[in-house]
Amino acid sequence: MEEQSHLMQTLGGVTLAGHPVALPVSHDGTDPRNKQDIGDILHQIMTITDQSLDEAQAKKHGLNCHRMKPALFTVLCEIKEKTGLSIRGSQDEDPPDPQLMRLDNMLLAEGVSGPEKGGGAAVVATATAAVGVGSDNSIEHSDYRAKLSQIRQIYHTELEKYEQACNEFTTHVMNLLREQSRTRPISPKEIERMVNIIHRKFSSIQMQLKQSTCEAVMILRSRFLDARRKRRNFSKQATEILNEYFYSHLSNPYPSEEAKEELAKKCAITVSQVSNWFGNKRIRYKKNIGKFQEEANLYAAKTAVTATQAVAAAVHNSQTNSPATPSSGFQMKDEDFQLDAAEDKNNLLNNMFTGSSGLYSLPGSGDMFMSMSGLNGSYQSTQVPNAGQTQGDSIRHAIGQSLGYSDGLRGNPLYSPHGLNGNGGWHDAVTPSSVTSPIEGANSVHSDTSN
DNA sequence: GGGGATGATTATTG
DNA sequence: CAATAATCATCCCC
Repeated sequence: MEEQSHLMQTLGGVTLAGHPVALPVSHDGTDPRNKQDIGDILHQIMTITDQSLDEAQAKKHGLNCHRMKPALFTVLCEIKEKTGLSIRGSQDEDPPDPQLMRLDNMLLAEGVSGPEKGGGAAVVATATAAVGVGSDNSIEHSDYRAKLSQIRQIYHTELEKYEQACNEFTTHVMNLLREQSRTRPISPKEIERMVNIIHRKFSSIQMQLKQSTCEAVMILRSRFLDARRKRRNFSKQATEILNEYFYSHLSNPYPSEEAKEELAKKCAITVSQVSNWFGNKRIRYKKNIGKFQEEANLYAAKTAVTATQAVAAAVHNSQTNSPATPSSGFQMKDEDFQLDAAEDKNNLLNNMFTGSSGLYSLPGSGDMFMSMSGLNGSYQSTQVPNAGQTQGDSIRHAIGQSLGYSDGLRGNPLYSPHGLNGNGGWHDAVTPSSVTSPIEGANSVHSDTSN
């Protein structure tokens, strides 16, 4: 007991921070050999953490068996107890990091973290909603999906790796500490604290992972989804098709949903792009009709030609190969048809630009035009694989319905903006849907073109 | 590079 | 909700 208190005294002046312990030479008559012993063992205890594992392992046994060890150990425990306060001070419960929370939320929202399938689907859904189209650009979406799932996979793999490493390391450290606690005073609380430190370190690494994952997702998003912001002009053919429809429906340039879908398909753009286009076109046309007059004339001519072609072809078909299948008569290969068309085109263009009115009581059928546009050779249909069938169907459809569209042209020299009312609006014109179902007499096709 | 053309977005309206 | 009007952002030609 006396020895212990003496030790306490001695140790009291010795830092526990692992400095080599320089025991003061005693002058009070205690056995110097004893002191040497204590100095040795103390030194060993204090430096045990500085040694390599093997080294420590080797010395541990000897240390544990040392006759002074239990006494020293108790002393160290007591000292430790006293310094415990300072440790407790730093033992604060860390509040949830707002940055981390933000990252977590974002990853969850992007479908990177969270449930496997549900997450992915959610992303696609939001992406779809953001673009504002249905399955139109499914190619882009699948690409986006693939890339996202790649990111997701990397993220999860890395996260798992980190977690595993963290657990392994924690277990290792805990074992080590427990083991060492036999040699040097380590309280369970300290172990816990150490575990916390380790977890914090690892979670900061995880945060880096989350951050870089977020960045990757952001880049991906900007590349794929926000690519829509990047304006790219439609192809010439698409613009042509849209313009042709527009000018052939100038009296009421409001394509129905079906018409939009068809136009979208023909132009290889989305329905909303068609809507945008018509929205822009209407407003810009209305704003500056003069500027568009030339364009209008051009498309009027085209439309007239194609309409005439349709009629000519129809007539031709009925005369020459009436018993044949209806569509076969409209094939581009038909040379007679092509000749007829060329002739009509010349006549039409001549008459048109000499301003002879009355000529344009032609059926300016939009649908007919659209059908024929795929036939007149200017569009070597690149995007309609089953053009043959489509054409045949459309033509039958067009011929059956052509009359209904003639209102936009009748009695007007070229395409004047007669469809606009006094207020500059189109809305007084025939409603779009009513235009598509007007059966007033099929023979008018012939009578109209007979001029 | 400037400026018009053009596709997309946004606010507003009915 | 679709259409309009204004505006933005980019393309593209000179």
